[in-house]
Amino acid sequence: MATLSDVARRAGVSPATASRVINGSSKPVTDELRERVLAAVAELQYVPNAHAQLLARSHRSAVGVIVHDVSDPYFAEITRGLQRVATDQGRLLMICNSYRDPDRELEYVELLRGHQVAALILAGSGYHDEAFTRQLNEKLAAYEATGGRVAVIGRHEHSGDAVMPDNRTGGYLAGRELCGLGHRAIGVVAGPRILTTTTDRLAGLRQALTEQGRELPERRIRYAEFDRDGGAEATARLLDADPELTAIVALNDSMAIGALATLRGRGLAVPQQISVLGFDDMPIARDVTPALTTVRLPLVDMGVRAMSLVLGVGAPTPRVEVLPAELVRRDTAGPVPPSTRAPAGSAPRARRGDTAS
Amino acid sequence: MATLSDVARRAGVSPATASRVINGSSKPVTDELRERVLAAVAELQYVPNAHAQLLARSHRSAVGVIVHDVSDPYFAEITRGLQRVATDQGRLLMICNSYRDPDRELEYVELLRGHQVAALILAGSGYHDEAFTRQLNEKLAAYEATGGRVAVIGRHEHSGDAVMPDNRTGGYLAGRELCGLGHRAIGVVAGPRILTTTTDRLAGLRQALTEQGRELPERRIRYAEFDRDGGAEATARLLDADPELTAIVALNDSMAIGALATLRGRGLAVPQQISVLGFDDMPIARDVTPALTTVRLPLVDMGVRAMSLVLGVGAPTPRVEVLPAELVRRDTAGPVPPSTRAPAGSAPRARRGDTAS
DNA sequence: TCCCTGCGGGAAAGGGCTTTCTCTGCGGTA
DNA sequence: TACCGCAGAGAAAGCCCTTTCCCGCAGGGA
Repeated sequence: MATLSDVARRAGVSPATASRVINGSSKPVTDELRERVLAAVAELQYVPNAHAQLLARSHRSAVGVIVHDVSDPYFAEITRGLQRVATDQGRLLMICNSYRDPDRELEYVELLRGHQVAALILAGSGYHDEAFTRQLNEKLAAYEATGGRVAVIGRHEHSGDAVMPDNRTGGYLAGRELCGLGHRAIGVVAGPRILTTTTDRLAGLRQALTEQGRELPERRIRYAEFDRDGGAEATARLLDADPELTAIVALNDSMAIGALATLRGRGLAVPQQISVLGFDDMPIARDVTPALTTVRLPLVDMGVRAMSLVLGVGAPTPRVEVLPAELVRRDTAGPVPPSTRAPAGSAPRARRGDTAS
Repeated sequence: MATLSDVARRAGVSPATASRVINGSSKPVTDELRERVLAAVAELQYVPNAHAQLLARSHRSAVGVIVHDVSDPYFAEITRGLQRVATDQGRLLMICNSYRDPDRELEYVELLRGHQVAALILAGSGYHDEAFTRQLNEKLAAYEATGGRVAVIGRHEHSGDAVMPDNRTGGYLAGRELCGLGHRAIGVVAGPRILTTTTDRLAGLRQALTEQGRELPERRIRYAEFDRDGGAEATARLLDADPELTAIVALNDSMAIGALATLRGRGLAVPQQISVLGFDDMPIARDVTPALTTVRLPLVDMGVRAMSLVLGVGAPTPRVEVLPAELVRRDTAGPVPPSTRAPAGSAPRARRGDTAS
C-alpha cells in the first residue's frame, strides 16, 4: 500500500504538505504544490490508512451500535432511523449483532470502545438478570467516564439517555381491544421471559384484562424465541393445551406471522374463529393475509431520537424519551365468535370494524 | 482513556511486558508480573486502542462487505452466510449499504481499503454502465495489487472470484412453469433495467417463452424499484395497460408481495384469476397468503461460498461458482383460467383495500 | 572456574498519519 | 538600510501499540 510519504516523495514535498492538501487543511498551500500532490495521489491510487488517521487525530467520529439482529425487521427499522441521522452528521456507524447473547453484548461494548467510537447505542430489550445488568452498567459507566456518550433504546437498566417505546401501554391497548371485541379466552405467544420487553408488554396486557374483570393465567402464556418459528411453535402448544382460545396476542409481529401459519395449518379461520394481534407493526404486517392488526411502535423514529440524543443535535432534549404505542386495526382481530366453540361446519362470516372500541 | 503505558506504570512493568500479558504472547512472563498486569487492567478498565493495534500489527484481519441494503431480506440472507464463515474464522465484518448508488459503492471501496480490510466482498447486482464498471474495476484492481482479496456475488463485471446465482436459468424456470400452466398473456414486474440482475432474469424468461412459441413484448414489462412498493406500483400500471393478463412474474419476492397487494386491492383472486411468480424465495415468501410460488436462490450458501473463496478456506475452489436456481411451487401459480376474460358480473368478493399506487 | 545457554524482562524502533513548532525568504515600514 | 511580520513549507513530536533486539542473570557442562 502506498503511504503518505510515498506520495510526498513523488510530489517532491514534505509529508506535512501532502497531508494538508489531502485533508483540505486550513493552512494555505500554493497551487503548484497542491497540483503535484493531487497528481501523485492519483498515480499511486493512494488511500489514507484510516487507522493511522484515527490514531493521529484526537477527535472520535464513528458511532457504535449494538442490536440483537439487524436483519430482524424490528431492528432494521430502528437502524434506518439511526443511519439517517448519522449520515446527516457525517458519522460512520459500526453495527454489531449480539443475537440476544448477553456475553456477546458485553464483548461488543469493549470492542467498540476499543475502536474509539464517539458514542454507543444499545437497542433491544434489557434482561432480567441482575449480574449482567450490573456488569453492563459498569462497562458503560467506564466508557462514559472517558467522554463517551451512551444511549439505550428500549432498555431500562441504564441510567443515562434512553429512548423507550411504551411497551406497557402497547400491551394495554392490545388487551383493551380484545376485551372490547368480547374475548375472554385469550392466549399469549410471548418472547423469552428473561427479556424486559416481554414482561413489560405482558404487564400492560394483564392490566387491561384485570381492569375488565378478566384474567391472564400463566397457563395461557407460552414463551418462545422472538421470531417466526418461535411464534408458530408456541401457538401450537397453546392450542393443544387450550382449544377454546378465541384470541391470541403475539408479543411481536414475527411471532404473529408464525401464529398465523400455525392457525392456517390447522384450518382455523382468522379472524372468524380466532383473532390474532401482533406487536411492532413491522412493514410486512400489512402484507400478510389477513393483514395483521397490531400495536405500532415508531421504530424509525426511535432510531432518529436515540442518535440525536447521543450526537446532541437539536435542542437539549430530555434524557429519557418515551415514545407512544398505537393500535393499528387491520384484519386479524374480530369479535368473539357467537359460540366460543365454533361449529365446525359453518364458520360465521364476521368482518372486522363492526364493533367500536 | 487509559493507555497501555498507564497499565504498565501501575503494574510496575514495561509496556512490552504489559502488552505480552494482555495479548497472551508466546513469550513467557512470570506469574507474579502477569497477576500485577491483569490487576492493573481491571482497575483501570483498560481496553486496547484498536486502531493502534491494527497499525502496529502487520496482518489485516477484518473483511469489508458492500451490499445494497442489509435490511433487504435478500441481502440479509446472504449476509447471514457471510457472517457464519467470518465468525468461524474469527474475522470481523464491516458491512456497508450502498443503497444501489454506484457512487456510494465506489466510495465504500475506498473507505474499506482505508480501513485495511483483508478482503472485500461486493454483493448485489451489477450495473449496465460502462464508465462505472471500468472505474470500479480499476479500484478493485488497485486494491488487489496491494494484496487484498476480492469476491463479488451476482455481478459479472469483475474478473476475479465470483459467486453467481443462476439468474438466467431462474428466469427460464419461471417462464417454463407458466407456459406449462397454459399462460400466454404474461406480464413482468421488473427491477431497474440498469441492473444486470433484472436483465439476466428477463433474458431467461424470454428464452423460455420463445421456445414455446410465445413472446414477451416490452409493453408487458414494467420497470420499477426492486422493492414492495415498486412491485405494487408496477403491477398497477401493468394491469391498467393490459387487463387480459393471466400471470405476472415479479423479478424478486419483495416486488411479488407488492404485486399481491395490488391484486388483492383490485379484487383479483390469486391464483384463480391471475397467477403470480416471485424470485429469490426469501423467508417471508412462505408466509404470505397464498404462499408465494417462486424461484429459489441459495442465498445463505452464496454468502458462505463467497466468504470461503475470499478467505481461502477449504480446498482451492474454482474462482467462479455458479449456484443453481430452483423452482419452488407454492400457491400463487395455477392453471390459466378457462376464460381469459373474467366475467364482469360476478366480481369476486372485494377485499379491504391496501391501495397500491 | 569459565563459558555457554536459555529465560525473563526492558529499550526502542517502527506503523502511517496529523499538527505544532520552527525556519526561510519576501514585502513593507520606519 | 535595517527591521518586522507574515506567508508558505518542512522538521519533528506525538498518537498507542507490537515486536524485534538486546541485556542481565542463573544454571549446567567442560
